[in-house]
Amino acid sequence: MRSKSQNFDEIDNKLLALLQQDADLSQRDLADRVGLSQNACWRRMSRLTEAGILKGRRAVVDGAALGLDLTVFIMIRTRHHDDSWARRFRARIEAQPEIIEFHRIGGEWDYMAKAVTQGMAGYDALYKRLIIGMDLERVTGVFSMEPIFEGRPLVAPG
Amino acid sequence: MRSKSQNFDEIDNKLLALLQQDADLSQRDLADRVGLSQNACWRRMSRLTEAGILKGRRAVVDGAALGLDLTVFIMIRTRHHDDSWARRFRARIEAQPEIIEFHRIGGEWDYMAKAVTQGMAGYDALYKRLIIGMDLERVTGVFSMEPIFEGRPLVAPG
DNA sequence: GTTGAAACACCCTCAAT
DNA sequence: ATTGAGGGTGTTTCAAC
Repeated sequence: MRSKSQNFDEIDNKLLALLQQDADLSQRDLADRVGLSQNACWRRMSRLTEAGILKGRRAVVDGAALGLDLTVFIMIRTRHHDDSWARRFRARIEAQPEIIEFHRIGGEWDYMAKAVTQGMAGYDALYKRLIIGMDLERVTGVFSMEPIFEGRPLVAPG
Repeated sequence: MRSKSQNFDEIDNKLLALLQQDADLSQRDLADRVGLSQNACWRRMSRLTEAGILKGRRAVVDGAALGLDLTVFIMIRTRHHDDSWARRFRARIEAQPEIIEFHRIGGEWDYMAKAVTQGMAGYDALYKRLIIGMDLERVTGVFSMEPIFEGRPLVAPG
């Protein structure tokens, strides 16, 4: 049984799911919702934190309220496959605050970046900053017409 | 000046960035880092919360510690474009806990899902659960070979 | 904007069961 | 595993500048 080897059970999973949805829940609320005493619940959180599973909390901000209303996935294919170019490219990517996620990927593209911009004008500005002098083979923006959901909690398979 | 029309300044931006990176910072630490008194800093957080910009906090969990070590973006093209099919499809997607993000997208694909699975076997299982009976035209997994960064803070453009 | 202080809630620990 | 209780810490509010 895998849950045994990982040393956690359904209650831990529920705890993790709850905290990923709302880390402002008080110990009392948490304890109530998982059906444990406040004390036992706190011990579990401690264990999960020490095990490195709970890594901290982050504030959630409303992008739209900041004018960041367009989500776009940028697919990139490069002509260069040496280390020094890759480092330069990563630095370029990191310098773009609109890019909130970045992966090296398999398949017909080399990289994928997720960006959130102020409309299409914001994307265009980002695009120009991104490509200049990088000699990319191909770049295409895949636009989110409707972000149906984001940020769902990670849950350990049963 | 746009920052004036949005009624917030550099300090608010710094506050939001800090909280998005670590919401466990105490009011004292926060205040120190933005160069404000604890009191003034707290008032700003209040304003940002009431304005709906700060929407809460979420716990961050280490996926790898749960065995969730493979990130994959699933591109989907469908043959159906009516409402009732779309609703059925969304319900199917929502029933898959590995899928943590889901967009309707423009371009040559209709939907994109981001999933985190226990290796390739986990992806294969998800894939089968996903497609059965949905009559999709085309589905392809774009695998993250290396998630270079994720979860960067949203920042309002200057 | 600032400091300082008080009221309060919550967290964490401990003791006992 | 549970309850209950204490001390300590941080948050929130308020008064005065």
